[in-house]
Amino acid sequence: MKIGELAKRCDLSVHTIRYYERIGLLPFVDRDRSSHRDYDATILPWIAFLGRLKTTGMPVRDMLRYARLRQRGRETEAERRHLLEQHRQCVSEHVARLQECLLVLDGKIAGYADSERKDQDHAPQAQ
Amino acid sequence: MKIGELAKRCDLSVHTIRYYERIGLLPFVDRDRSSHRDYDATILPWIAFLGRLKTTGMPVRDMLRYARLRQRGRETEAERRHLLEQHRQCVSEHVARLQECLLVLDGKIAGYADSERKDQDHAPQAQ
DNA sequence: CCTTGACTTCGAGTGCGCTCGAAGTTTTAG
DNA sequence: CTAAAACTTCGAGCGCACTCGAAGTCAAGG
Repeated sequence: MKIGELAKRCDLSVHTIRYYERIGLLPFVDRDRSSHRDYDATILPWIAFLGRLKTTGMPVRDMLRYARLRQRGRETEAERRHLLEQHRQCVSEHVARLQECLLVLDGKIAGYADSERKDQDHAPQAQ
Repeated sequence: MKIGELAKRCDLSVHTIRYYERIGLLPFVDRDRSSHRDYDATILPWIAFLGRLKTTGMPVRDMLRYARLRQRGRETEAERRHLLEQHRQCVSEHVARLQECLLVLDGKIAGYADSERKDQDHAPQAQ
């Protein structure tokens, strides 16, 4: 699979894929005879997982730590697990904060709704 | 209350407070005779609410829209409500995505845990 | 044959949200 | 009275994560 095809499949731009390779998030991949990148489908789940890390707010530098451990093979599994456990904790704390904020937003919205209802009560002349 | 005191109370830096004023998130506040900003405690809940918007990922430009509506007074309440309702929707979608990601993370972590257990089963010689 | 378009490298540019430093004035504690 | 701390304005700088454009190579379709 060439880079354009991969870009479509994983919903990143070609520029971004090359950028990820440059910084080390994606491995240096084999090239065909015209030095075009030729990807194997096994890259897809890895990119999808990077997407999850990104969605959950992991900074690129931490993804990079994880990616480098992964490339060193099975001996780094314990460390990778630890990293993910810590990140899991951060994410779940963040979710909790967001849920608090949702309550505040709901309160605010309800306040505006009340206010609107009162307007109608106090000025019913324009029926 | 002077800016340094306010900074402590709302956990922003003095620089950030002035920046927020500059861009319009905070109102231009009255100065004392030596042109130092002199804040009223009523600014605190507003800053706290801005913090909620920020926590939930609202871009500054949208906070600005809200702030400007607020300054125009009660006539803009319907529009503000609409804005918050839309934002509420975005946030709750984001929470849903995060919760999906948490499941993926849990799966990954469980995988590492399994792998660790298998290591012990297959190489129990070092008891 | 030749155009089209996908690929290559490289370095520069962008947008966001601060963050900082310089240079100067004012306030406050000892 | 003095020294340190807190305030002022202004514009520049930073870290992040891309994003883009220039200039060139290569391969396939008409």
